[in-house]
Amino acid sequence: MSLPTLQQLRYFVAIADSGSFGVAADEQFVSQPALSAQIKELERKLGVTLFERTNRGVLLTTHGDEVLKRARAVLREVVGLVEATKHDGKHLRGEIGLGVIPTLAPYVLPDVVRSFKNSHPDAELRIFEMTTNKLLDSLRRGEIDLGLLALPVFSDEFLTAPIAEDKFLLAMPTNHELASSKSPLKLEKLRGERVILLEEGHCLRDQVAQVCQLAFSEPSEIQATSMATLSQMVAAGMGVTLLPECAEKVEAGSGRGIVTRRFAGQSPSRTIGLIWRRSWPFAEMFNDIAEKIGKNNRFSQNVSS
Amino acid sequence: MSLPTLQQLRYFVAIADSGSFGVAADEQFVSQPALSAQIKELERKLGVTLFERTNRGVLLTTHGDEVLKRARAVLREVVGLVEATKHDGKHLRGEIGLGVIPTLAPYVLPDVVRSFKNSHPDAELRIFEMTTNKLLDSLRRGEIDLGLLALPVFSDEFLTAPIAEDKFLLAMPTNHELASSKSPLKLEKLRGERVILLEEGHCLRDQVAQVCQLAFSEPSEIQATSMATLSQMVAAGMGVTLLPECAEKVEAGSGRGIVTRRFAGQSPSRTIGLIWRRSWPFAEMFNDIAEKIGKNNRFSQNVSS
DNA sequence: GCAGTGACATAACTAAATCTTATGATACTT
DNA sequence: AAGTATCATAAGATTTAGTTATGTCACTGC
Repeated sequence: MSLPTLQQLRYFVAIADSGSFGVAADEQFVSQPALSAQIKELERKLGVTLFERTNRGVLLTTHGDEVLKRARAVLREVVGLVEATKHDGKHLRGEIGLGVIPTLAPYVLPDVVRSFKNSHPDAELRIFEMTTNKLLDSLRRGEIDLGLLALPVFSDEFLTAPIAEDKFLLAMPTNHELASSKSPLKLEKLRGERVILLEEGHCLRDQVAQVCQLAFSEPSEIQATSMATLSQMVAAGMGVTLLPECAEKVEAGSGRGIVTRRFAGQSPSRTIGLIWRRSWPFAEMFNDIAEKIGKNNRFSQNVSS
Repeated sequence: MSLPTLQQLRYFVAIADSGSFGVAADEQFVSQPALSAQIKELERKLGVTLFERTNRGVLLTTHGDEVLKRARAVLREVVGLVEATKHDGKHLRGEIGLGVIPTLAPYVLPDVVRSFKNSHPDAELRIFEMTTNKLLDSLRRGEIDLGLLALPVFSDEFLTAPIAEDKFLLAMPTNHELASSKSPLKLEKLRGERVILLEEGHCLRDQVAQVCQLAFSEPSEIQATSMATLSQMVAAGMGVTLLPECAEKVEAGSGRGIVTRRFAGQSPSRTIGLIWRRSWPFAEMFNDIAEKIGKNNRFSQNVSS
């Protein structure tokens, strides 16, 4: 009746961590007024002001500081409770939150879900699509339990297991000069090509940009907000791009106006993998999942971690 | 998104403690289906069955056992958080839940609230009326912070402070044979009188019953569900009762068909007092409150603890 | 053995809490 | 001094939680 809600504590911690209502709202997938209201309510219940609001964000008050410590403790306990019950040592059960990055979700999810349901029939997958940064935050907060993303991730809060190497292919419009041959392409041939990238925030953008730098190709001014738009831009002749192999069937299928060509030798690629909180007991369970997904997957290649 | 809510944990603990959805629903002031739904949701999220439902109530499963321990830990943390912020060492602030027993609430609340607001202007009182047992449960769970009831309470989870002695008066219809005189009455005169009691669950019932036993008066078959009904029954000539002095003005005011008479010598009485969780820091704060209320009260008498 | 009782589940509906969009206020920035 | 970023407020929509009424099932007691 008079206790704060867990959600209020979650919101409070998110705001305290980010120093901003707006950023926290984004992380929590709600609007900023929703946070304003909940924090106001929390402050009313406790009778203290938790944040000092400025026009550059917020600062914790002395009380806020104390409450933050305790709120973290509460949330830790709750995550612990959930972690202790959502598995039996070998299999997951109950509601399992899976976060997937947007450049992977549309292409590998069907296979992943099938494989997952197969080995964990008592679990109920709940899938969220978000960029790597948000995914790690959500994971940290216990809002999701598992992430599917591009490795490596440098943080000792988490453990990871590689699933597969996802090679990059050159994707170009049908009438492109490099489209005539099907043979493996030397990376240097990229030089001078205008490569369209995804917008900021996608890890794939950074990976592709890095390859481009190696090959002295110039990234295009234009940015795409999703892989789907990106491939349509390529088809429209606005430039070329590096397409992950897992997306090839969907984005460069016949009749889409796009031709792909593999790279010769050590092809550029990204490593797809699973990630979970280190605090989760029974890491083998996840290694198992990663292995099974790798085996069951049509885009599966040899893993070279 | 995927965490249980505090309410679900509260409900779960309440059911586990009472061994019954129905009883817990009562304690939590919600209907039984509300609990069924929330527990079902909690079980779904966790993927485990928490209770073994029988037709004589419920038993905890192995998982339930584990979750119970952790849920208690979570709730303890939350209560700790709230306790740490809802005062500044000298004064209360924020939302303060006050539980009051029904035989006290209508008569002393105005004075108590005024006195309380006076000494704790930053606190926002939220008042709940409930019988002693429920009050203690609510207090234990941190749903309220303070209780106003009849002492003594035997439990070392709590601390108490007496406020005032509330003498019992004999209340009878105007035409009763004992109504002719106003002088103090010997307790023995009660012998043979038919005394109407409140229904089960009110501590006042037990206190009055005990006095009756001493005086060899016979409790009536009839039970009243509240003091208001009780005094109307008395006025209607269905019997007499022992009325707490604090209720005299309201229930036996002029024109209500009821006459009261004090008892001679050591009058039977109840001790009105405050109660709070022992874990609350700064007990002096509450002793202060008790003292101030005692002083400010029109029903105030000497306290004899 | 069969109505009666007590306990939890289910269903349909209602009430309340929460969130969203749109807009306002305020203090820096340029 | 206009522009921008940040949080607050308001009105309306949505979602969640709760209520009452009823169902199911296993014991209880004649």
